[in-house]
Amino acid sequence: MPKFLESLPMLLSRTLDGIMPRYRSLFQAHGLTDQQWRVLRALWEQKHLTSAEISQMTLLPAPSLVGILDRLEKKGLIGRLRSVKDRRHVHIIPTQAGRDLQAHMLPKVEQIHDSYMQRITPEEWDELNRILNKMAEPAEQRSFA
Amino acid sequence: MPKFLESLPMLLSRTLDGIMPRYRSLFQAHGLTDQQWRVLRALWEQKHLTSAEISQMTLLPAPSLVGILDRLEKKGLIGRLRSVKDRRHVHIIPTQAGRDLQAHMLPKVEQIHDSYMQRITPEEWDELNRILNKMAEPAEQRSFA
DNA sequence: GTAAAGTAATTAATATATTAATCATTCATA
DNA sequence: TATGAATGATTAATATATTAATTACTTTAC
Repeated sequence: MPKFLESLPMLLSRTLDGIMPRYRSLFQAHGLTDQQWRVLRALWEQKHLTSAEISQMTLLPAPSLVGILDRLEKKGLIGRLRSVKDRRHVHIIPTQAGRDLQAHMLPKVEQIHDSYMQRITPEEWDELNRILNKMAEPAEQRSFA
Repeated sequence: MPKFLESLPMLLSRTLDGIMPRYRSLFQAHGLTDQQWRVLRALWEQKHLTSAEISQMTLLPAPSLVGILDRLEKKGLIGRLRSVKDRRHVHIIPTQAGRDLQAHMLPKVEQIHDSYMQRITPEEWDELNRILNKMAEPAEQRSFA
């Protein structure tokens, strides 16, 4: 077992590869990709978000988002609305069909998530978050113990 | 802060997004993508690996690997060798240039990795591995406590 | 008020991911 | 030993990632 497989990037990639298929088969059953679901999910509690806000929340790069939004729009799940106050901004709004799909899928997505949470204790979940956040933290902002 | 951002997939994606840029700027300085480096890295201790073996080690999907290997070959960093014993297999072999690049880059890659390891204790690293491996474990093979 | 600097979304070009299908080769078995 | 199942690499079609450039619009400084 070479050290390569034990590196931080490989550990994280392996974990993602391990958990995503269960989510993905649900998404596929509703004709969505991972990324398309992420956008719908981000719009869950919101009336509207700008493209930039969605990009920041979902971690989807802005150029990718253009196509993702195109396809969600074509499916009738979202609408684009050019802002009147600042015509550079585009507000993304879920349609009724989009909201219906969210409402239908969210419980199932949470069910999958819960099934993963049951594999560990709440304390382990906190630990996981604490450790990974230390890793992702930008170097400059890190405290020097 | 919506719950969405606190989900397991988003936690992992956020962490990867946080750590990869430092690696990536090194890769870019040598004209490589993340995936191309992964392949070279996998070949580090090996004389040769088949395409399928590389796919399994690196988690790179076999169809993607075809193009990645094409480009590494074009750069003169690897060679393809059809197996004589079983002509379905293709052995991937690093060229001398490939080995030189590996030797040059590996210390720098390890340096970045070490800098991340210094953010946590060895015990936290073990914890992280233990917890994430429980997540990635296939459902069938899981023990029932 | 206008030119320069800045910003949000998009386009362009190339690389990779995902799923299904194909192609060549090998294996298994009647 | 011919034939169908299995296997490894590849191709095909579509979706996304990455970086740089562009476009439309706003703001700032003069």
